[in-house]
Amino acid sequence: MSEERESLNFIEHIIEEDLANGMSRDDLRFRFPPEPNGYLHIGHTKAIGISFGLGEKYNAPVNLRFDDTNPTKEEQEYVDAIKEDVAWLGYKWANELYSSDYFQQLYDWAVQLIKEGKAYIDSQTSEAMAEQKGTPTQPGVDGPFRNRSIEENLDLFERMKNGEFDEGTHVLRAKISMQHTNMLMRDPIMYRILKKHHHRTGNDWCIYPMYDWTHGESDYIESISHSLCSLEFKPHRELYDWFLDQVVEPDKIRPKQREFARLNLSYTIMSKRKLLRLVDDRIVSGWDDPRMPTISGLRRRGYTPNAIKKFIETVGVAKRDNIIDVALLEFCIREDLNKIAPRIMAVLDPVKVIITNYPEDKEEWLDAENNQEDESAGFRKVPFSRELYIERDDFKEQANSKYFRLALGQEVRLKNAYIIKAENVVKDTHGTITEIHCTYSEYTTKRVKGTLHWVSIKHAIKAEVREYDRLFMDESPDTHPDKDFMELLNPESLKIITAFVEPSVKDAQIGDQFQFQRLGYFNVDKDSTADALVFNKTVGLRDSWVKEKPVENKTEGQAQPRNNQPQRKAIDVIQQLGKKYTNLPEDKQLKTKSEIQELAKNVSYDDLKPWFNTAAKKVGTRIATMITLGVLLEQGLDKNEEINAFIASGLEDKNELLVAETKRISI
RNA sequence: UGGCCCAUGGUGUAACUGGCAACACGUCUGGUUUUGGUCCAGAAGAGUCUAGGUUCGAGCCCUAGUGGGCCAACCA
Repeated sequence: MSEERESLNFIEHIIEEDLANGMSRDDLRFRFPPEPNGYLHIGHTKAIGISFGLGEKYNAPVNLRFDDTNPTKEEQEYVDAIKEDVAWLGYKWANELYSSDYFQQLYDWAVQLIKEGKAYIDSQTSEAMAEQKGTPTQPGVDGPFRNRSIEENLDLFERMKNGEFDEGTHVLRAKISMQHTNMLMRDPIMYRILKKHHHRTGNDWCIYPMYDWTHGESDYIESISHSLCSLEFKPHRELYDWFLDQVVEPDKIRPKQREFARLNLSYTIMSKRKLLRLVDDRIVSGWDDPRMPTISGLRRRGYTPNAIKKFIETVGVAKRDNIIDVALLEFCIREDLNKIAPRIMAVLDPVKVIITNYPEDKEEWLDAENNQEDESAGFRKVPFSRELYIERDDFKEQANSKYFRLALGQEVRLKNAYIIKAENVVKDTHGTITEIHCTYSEYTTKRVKGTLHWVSIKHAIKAEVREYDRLFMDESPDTHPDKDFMELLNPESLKIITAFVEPSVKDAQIGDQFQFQRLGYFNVDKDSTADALVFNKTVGLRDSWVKEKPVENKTEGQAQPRNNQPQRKAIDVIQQLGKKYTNLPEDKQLKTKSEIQELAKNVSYDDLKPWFNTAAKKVGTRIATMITLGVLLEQGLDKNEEINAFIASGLEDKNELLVAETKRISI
């Protein structure tokens, strides 16, 4: 037995410690407690993965508990969607439970607290109460109802319950301390009057318990051993424990709340409220729009449970704020799909190829391997004929030696078929190529540099393809305090294309997944019908082929730097510095790579000096310099020695960068 | 003039009771390949926010600072 020590996250360390201190494995119990007020997103998947993952690891039960204490926001629709999503991910909950199941018990305990003088009815307006509450830096003051008699409290509470009072007239508060350094401990509200229909308890209750009063007690009722939640609940822990102290019996499991950092994904948002706004404002087609970070959106987009689980596993669990690169998510889905998705050929942006030495009425059905990663996947037949489509991108009249695709006078292989050579082209009046005339040869073992995908025009099926890009142009759209996330939307996040696909997919079913060879992974959308296929692009193939930049009117042959690593690195440094050293209002900061890149596009080299002067006045020399540098680097002008020196010094010592920058750079 | 939490390559996480800072993504090279994919081989990139302290030895412990986050809903 090899004693390979597996690396544990901090929660697992806590559990191991508890176990070592005498807790029985049988006492381990977890829960996932969503509020049914929206759809689950990739961020919830982390919470789900942690609790259910622990359940699997320790063979312990995990409850699915709907935290449904606020009937104004919660709906059955969401309960159903959440159950579907958790089940789809492949997790099995031990019990389906609801906080509302515990309303009576919670009420009884509240009465007990009143009797013990630990809770009282406050009959002020919420404004008055807020005023007495103080601020994080100032203690609160006691309100006028704080010392009501127990009898009066009991009477009022019962009448609240019986519906004798209007909403907002009374609340039940725990009597802790208005001077507590933790604001949550300043006599927190336990119950409010809400005359709303509840999706499960109907009109049984006129008062509803608050989160803090409900959550810990629900954990206690369910004998949850470890109650895991995200970091923003850390300040609640003290109150969680206080409420528990009031009811806990020594022989029962006392739940522990522990907090982990929630997941943030770059270029998207992770707040139910904001996601709801995208839905309500019709920015997206619904909660399951394939651009949404919701589980249902990812599912529709073609993400698999395995890929999502792998992602969550890879991301890890810790307590520091994070923004995870969406590239990691994409890696996970590619890795999974590469193994399981059958390959087919589809052309998204067609240009016609005519094989001039291929007989006009001939057609052949050639063998094509379905998946070279999976031998059991077998072969299919694809039709070949005289007239084909290839990608417009795959042909160039003239090409340099780095271009592996079709060019005049050059040969490429057609995947699963023959080698062709481009002889000449036909153009329309605008100079756009309409036909490429080629000759073919059957000598298929010949070595050629490139292989293209294609479809036979007369056999191809038309299909709608929906290509998605990130929803936001900003890496972290919902962290700007003075900028609305809606301003950062990517206007081109959806592109609808008419594509031509090989006929073997004509009977594809909703949800079927394919690799369109050389393009990416696609699945059949639910909008598909028998005679009109609709595909979603799940993710593109990894593409190390760097497309040449459109030729600028610079000196011909000024090669792009072979290695752009230093540039990227420097841009990252600049980015960091921008964040770190800027005290400017948010809207004057230009600190993200995408912003710098955007600028790089719009500012020409010659414009830089005047631009710099203006920018320096506006945002300060330091920032302007950093941006200018970023622009220069982005444009690939690494020949500039000063910049190189600057980069070198910056890389050596990030802290010296600021000092160095103003001295060295003169434009 | 508060309380609490956090700080390790570009990103995310490891590093046991102090003992050569590791893994994944990303980036770059090369090889194989009827996908510029996959796969294989390799490389660059941090000396752990700063300053002190304890120690033979500190990413880890202590103190102070700096930076970031959370906390003032009859939301969860």
